[in-house]
Amino acid sequence: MSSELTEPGTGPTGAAPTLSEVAKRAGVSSITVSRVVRMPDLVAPETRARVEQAMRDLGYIPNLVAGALASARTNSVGVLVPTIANSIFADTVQGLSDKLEPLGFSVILAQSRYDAAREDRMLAALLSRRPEAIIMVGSPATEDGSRLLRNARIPIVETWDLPANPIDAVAGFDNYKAGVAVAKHLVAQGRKQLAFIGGDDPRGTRRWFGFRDEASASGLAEPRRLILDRKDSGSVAAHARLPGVDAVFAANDAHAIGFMSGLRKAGLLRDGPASAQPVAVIGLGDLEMGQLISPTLSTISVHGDAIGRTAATLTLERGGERRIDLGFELVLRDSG
Amino acid sequence: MSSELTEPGTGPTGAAPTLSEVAKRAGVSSITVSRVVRMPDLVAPETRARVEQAMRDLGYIPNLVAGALASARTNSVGVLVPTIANSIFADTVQGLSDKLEPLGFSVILAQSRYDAAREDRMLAALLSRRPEAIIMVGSPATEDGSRLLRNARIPIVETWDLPANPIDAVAGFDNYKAGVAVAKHLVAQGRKQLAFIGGDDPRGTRRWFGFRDEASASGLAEPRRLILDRKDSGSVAAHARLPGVDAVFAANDAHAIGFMSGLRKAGLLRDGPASAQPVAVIGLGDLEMGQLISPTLSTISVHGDAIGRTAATLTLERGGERRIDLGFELVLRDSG
DNA sequence: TTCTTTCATGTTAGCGCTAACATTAGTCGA
DNA sequence: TCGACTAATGTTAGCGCTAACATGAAAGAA
Repeated sequence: MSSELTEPGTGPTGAAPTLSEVAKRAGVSSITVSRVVRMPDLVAPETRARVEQAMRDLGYIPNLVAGALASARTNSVGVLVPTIANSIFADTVQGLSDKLEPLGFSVILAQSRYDAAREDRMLAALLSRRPEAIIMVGSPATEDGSRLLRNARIPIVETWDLPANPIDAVAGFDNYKAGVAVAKHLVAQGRKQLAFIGGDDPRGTRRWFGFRDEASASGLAEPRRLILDRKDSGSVAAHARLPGVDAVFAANDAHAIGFMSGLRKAGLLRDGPASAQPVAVIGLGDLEMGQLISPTLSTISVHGDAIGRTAATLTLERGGERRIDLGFELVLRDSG
Repeated sequence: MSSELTEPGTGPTGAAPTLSEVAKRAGVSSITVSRVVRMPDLVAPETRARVEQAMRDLGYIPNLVAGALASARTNSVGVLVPTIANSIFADTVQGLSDKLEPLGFSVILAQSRYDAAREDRMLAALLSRRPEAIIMVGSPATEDGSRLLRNARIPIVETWDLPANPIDAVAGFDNYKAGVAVAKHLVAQGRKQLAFIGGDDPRGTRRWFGFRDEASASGLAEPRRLILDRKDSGSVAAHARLPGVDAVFAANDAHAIGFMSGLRKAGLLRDGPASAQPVAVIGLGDLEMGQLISPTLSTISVHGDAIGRTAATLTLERGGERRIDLGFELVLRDSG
């Protein structure tokens, strides 16, 4: 034996080296190599050193695919989000990764693009990789998807909402109450003509219901609801379609900022405090950006990363409380 | 004692059903079931129907872990990004997923958090899952990481930059030239005191070099460089640390908008066109938000999703051009 | 008819690893 | 002194699936 690099059968020559090749080189059985990788304390120091040297010599990288099949543990978690680009769900993915990766779990990421059929497909695709848990934003859109998850017999965490009949665990907040809180605030501010802009996904719709119900309960006319296409920063033009409105709840901050941009063009934005705004605007999400624009954006603050970290925890512990309400906070700044 | 396994037609009783259980129920051999799953055309229609019924009855979900071990194909791609939250890399992940998921590939996501040691660990973790390719933002920070990838013998795509000696394939743009373009523009506008704000990651640094070199070549004093912590929207306070500066290039739009927010507080922001701005600001990334604020943000536009889709393509095709420059575009609006 | 081809299905032998159970020395208390 | 234990390592038998080859029946081709 000579140098550490590029030996026959080593380096970038042929196929990746296997456990038993390392074992042969170190003069031990393969199970010993396996132990060095997974439970080094069980191996005598000298043997361990020999094996570690052999692994280095060969550039051995354990094959977790084989390990997973043999041990029935994949050390992976499936994550399903509607979309990751330009969305607050990225915070949730970040949060759960930060918790899971140091523990040796890998994140398998899939996107549904708010499409029920694709969601079902991605769910099946995820399950076929035998993850040890699934974390998803919201709940399955179809009964099929729901059954798939129920039958999977692994922890399932639904996030960003508090479904009445969760499959297993939940980490989210009450979207209905968020809508109520915004309406309450706007009513207290003396606003009369409310409107809601946002998508028609389940969570947005729940916000709308809370918003509408509270407005009606306060004796106001039923608010208008403008359903925007995702990625429709056409929220810029939304104002034109909402004549007479003096307060708007946008289902997310991006829409809120887009709407404010439309207001600015119409000369309906002041640099002063909320009371000076002809049209109050409240967002949801508390993007950092909201504090940087003028007027600063009032919003429902939600901790996307905390949702992710909590979901990760629920994934790891089977016992304990399985329904965690992380709440939200109405953060009042200058826009409304 | 007796059969502890899933009763025919029963719900989720025991362990997940296997290929051979489906085969038994359909009265065929397991390879036939395997064919129904993977190459249905090779199976006679009646047999296929019988097998499909059995799969439905048992709620069979193929085990891709076992399949991957047997076929030496995992149908997965490892993706390494510095961070996914609140970043334009999410666009890239979205782009590559959109291309890869319909083809049956899963995305295994890992984050380095701009930490070289963590990057190496995540690279090893990814490789141990035997992905069929790796797509990463930037290049490995260490020689170890680089060697790991070189020895992996799978397509490696480095993105968001155009490294001189790529490991394999590249999909990105020239960060140096982006800095040059911004400096050129500011000089042409008659700006004299330039400054650069941003992080000190490799790509940001390359932008800085281009910016600095071009400014010097134009006879200006060497620009100031302010290195900000990530997530430091302290860019708001950056202006105080840059007295006398009349033009700023921010390494990303978020910093640019934060900086503008600081300018606003200092009364140095006008609603008029670039020529009216006491301090010009140019960002990079072209976040949608940049068009919504006032003044609208001038920026270097980069197509993060196109980078992702291109990287996915490079992953699938081994032949052809392996170095794709997706370029950038200086988009001039009102901020500078 | 007899040979060849095609189609549909089956048999066999692993993929690279680990669980579960040996096995072999060495240690130790009474 | 001896069984009882511990520490270190090994043996065996798969995990659930697929590649590669084998088989048998039906349908032409000659």
